Amino acid sequence: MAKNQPKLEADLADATIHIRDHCLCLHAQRAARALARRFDDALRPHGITSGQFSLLNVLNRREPVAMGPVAKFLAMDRSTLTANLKPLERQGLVSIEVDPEDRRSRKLLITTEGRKVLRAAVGVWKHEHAALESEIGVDPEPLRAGLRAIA
Amino acid sequence: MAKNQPKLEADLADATIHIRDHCLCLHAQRAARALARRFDDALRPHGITSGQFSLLNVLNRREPVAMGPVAKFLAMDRSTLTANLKPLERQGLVSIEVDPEDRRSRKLLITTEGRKVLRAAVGVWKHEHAALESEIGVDPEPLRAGLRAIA
DNA sequence: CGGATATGTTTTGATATCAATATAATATTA
DNA sequence: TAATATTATATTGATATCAAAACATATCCG
Repeated sequence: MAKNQPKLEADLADATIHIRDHCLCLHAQRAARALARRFDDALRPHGITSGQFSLLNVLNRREPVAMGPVAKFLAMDRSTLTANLKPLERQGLVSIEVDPEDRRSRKLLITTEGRKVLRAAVGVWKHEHAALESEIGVDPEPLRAGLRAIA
Repeated sequence: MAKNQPKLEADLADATIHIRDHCLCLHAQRAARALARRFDDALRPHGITSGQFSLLNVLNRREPVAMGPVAKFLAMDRSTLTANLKPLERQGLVSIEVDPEDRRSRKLLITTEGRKVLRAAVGVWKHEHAALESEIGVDPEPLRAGLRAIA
């Protein structure tokens, strides 16, 4: 009985080492944090974060979009999208309007000012993303494919 | 002059479509969110989140570790680690002690109770991670390699 | 020894994230 | 048409995330 505990501990130690090395959830969180920090830094001069850049980018369409599809595309909870829109609306980069066709729904639009910020930020993205791809030293395509398969 | 604006708009539209499809930061955030939700769900019966699981897992060592190396391993800001330890400490799963060798430093330790929760959670992880790898339908190795190269 | 510098952690304030719940409006159906 | 169900978003409360600044302790060097 008392002899059993050390064996369980050793098994657990083996498992945790395996998990540290192989857990895709852990590896994805680490990469996501590192990339967010990197692009946050690069975009800081333009007053937006990496997440806000992605959101502005998605909203840059001819026709306004509702929240549901945007949240789904970003693989994000709808309530998170609600929260994320607030600073952008406050800065005047997006506008949120009740859909007259269905008054439960909101139409999301990038503003002229938002497009101006986005245009400048795209320049930063191009530079930074090219640097990233060259730095990682692996073919980015299978990586993108894997990430797409997960989300 | 007036003719210039439509061209800029069209160029921006092309760029934003390219970014939606290719941005590794965006793809990583989406995958990270989807995986966190999935493992949060699976681990909920054990009272911990996916991030807390990863942290407990890292702390499951014979010798206590300082915060710096843990934050670095998790690719996370030190202040984020400080915040993440609080709920775990409150639940009695980890303990934080001043390092007598260097009183600026803290030693992090998983408790017996923490190890008990971890042991149960590892079972969930094995089941869920195997399901994930079979679902994504791509070789997980290049994906892991890419994520490792980023973080 | 003692001031300047470096290192390790915490605090603060802003944004991000989710689940659960609430609110509002549309759609269905009895 | 009225009650019920469904859909779309917002609110609340907890955790997560980071940068900047504050704090505490240690080290360096004059």
